[in-house]
Amino acid sequence: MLHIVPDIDTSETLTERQKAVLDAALRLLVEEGDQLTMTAVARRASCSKETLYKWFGDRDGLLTATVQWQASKVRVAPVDGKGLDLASLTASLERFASDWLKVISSDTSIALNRVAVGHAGSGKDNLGAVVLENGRFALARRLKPVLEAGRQAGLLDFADAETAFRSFFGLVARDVQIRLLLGDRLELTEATIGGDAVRATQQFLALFGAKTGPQGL
Amino acid sequence: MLHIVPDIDTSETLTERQKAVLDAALRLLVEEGDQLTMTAVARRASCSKETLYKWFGDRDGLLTATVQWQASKVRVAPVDGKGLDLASLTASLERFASDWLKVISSDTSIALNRVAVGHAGSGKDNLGAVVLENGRFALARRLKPVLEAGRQAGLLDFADAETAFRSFFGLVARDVQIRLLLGDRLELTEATIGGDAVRATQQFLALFGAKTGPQGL
DNA sequence: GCCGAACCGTAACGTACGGTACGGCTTGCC
DNA sequence: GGCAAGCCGTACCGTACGTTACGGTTCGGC
Repeated sequence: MLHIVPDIDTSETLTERQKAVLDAALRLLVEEGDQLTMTAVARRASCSKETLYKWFGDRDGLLTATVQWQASKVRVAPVDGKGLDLASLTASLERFASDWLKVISSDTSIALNRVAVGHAGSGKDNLGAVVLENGRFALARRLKPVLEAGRQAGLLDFADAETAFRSFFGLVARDVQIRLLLGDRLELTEATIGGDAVRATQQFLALFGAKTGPQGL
Repeated sequence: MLHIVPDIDTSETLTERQKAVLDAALRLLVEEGDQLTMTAVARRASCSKETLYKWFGDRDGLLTATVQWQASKVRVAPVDGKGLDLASLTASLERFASDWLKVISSDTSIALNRVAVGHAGSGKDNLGAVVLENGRFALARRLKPVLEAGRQAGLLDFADAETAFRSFFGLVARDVQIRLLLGDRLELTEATIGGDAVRATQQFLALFGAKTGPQGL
């Protein structure tokens, strides 16, 4: 189990120039995979290697900063659980599903997950933890209040929000992420994602929708 | 899309000595992650680097051979779809779910997927394709006949076996694989896996079980 | 205008590792 | 026994890359 909540405000302590350097590193990571070399980053960012080392310590520090920098950018506005009816709950779930599919199928996410997976093998740093915390666990934190609200409103029926969330996660992601990480060319168009989001939501509601009407009346 | 069926019979063309060398490489891969160096493999296997290069060409060749060697070992006996009733279908699905969870949570699978994911980034070889082909796609090939048989017997109701399979896959795996690959310490005991297999199977049947009795009577 | 800090560009250093070469040992064949 | 093939162990080579060092330039403060 890892439930570390890393510094959220890394974006605060970075100068504009540093952000620009990290953006360059990010682009390079997406383009070239893990062969990201310090020289390449320096050249791409038009900065000196000396500066990279001064700012980020070493290569792993740069990688970590890059991942956290990206993580700080993808934070999505949470959905409010007020005035919940079946239609709005459905819409929220579809929105979450759609957003999540877009995230995990993006070039950036794939590149970041690849490098994090690679580093998790040689447990030098906790890149994997950072990615997990800002990906799967962040999603759970945002979605669970919605699920709880759905239960309060008598629309959903489950014993444990975590378990319900994991089933939703599975129904949405299915084999998409592992296939993409392993290099499968999976074309996820806007339409495909929309359809999958609707399907996953319907399946989730079929499994966890309250059998009775609202409030068990 | 990748639907390459690589040589199945790699195990045939390998001498016992070569299998022993690949086993050594496999153990090293599990223990040390991707820093698997040629020198380390040679030392562990008590063979010379010259021999490694003669047999496997280069480092990527060794890696590919190792992955294929492992893949050739995990091939599981397919379930026959004869005399299918709800009980035996349920048992088959639970068996598939349990087997799959055991596979993806094994040290070997995690190590192999990590190196394959890493290599998929720098698309030099098709390790990712090999892993996918012997993992997720092999599972689909073995499970789909069962699903089709279930449909023929009037126990299941779905339009597309591929879609049904992917939902089953999602319900079984959920977030397990990505969490493990990213280094999350997820304790999957025998009991946990068994419970998850039952749960996933029940959920799948709830979604795809035929509403009417057998044969639509 | 002067000074120091920060930073750019580049050169240099050290090492790890993929790949190659070679001497010596075993083994099977004549 | 002689010989060739296959293989082990080790030394060696070349390169890529992380890391450090340094001269030159810009810029804010005085």
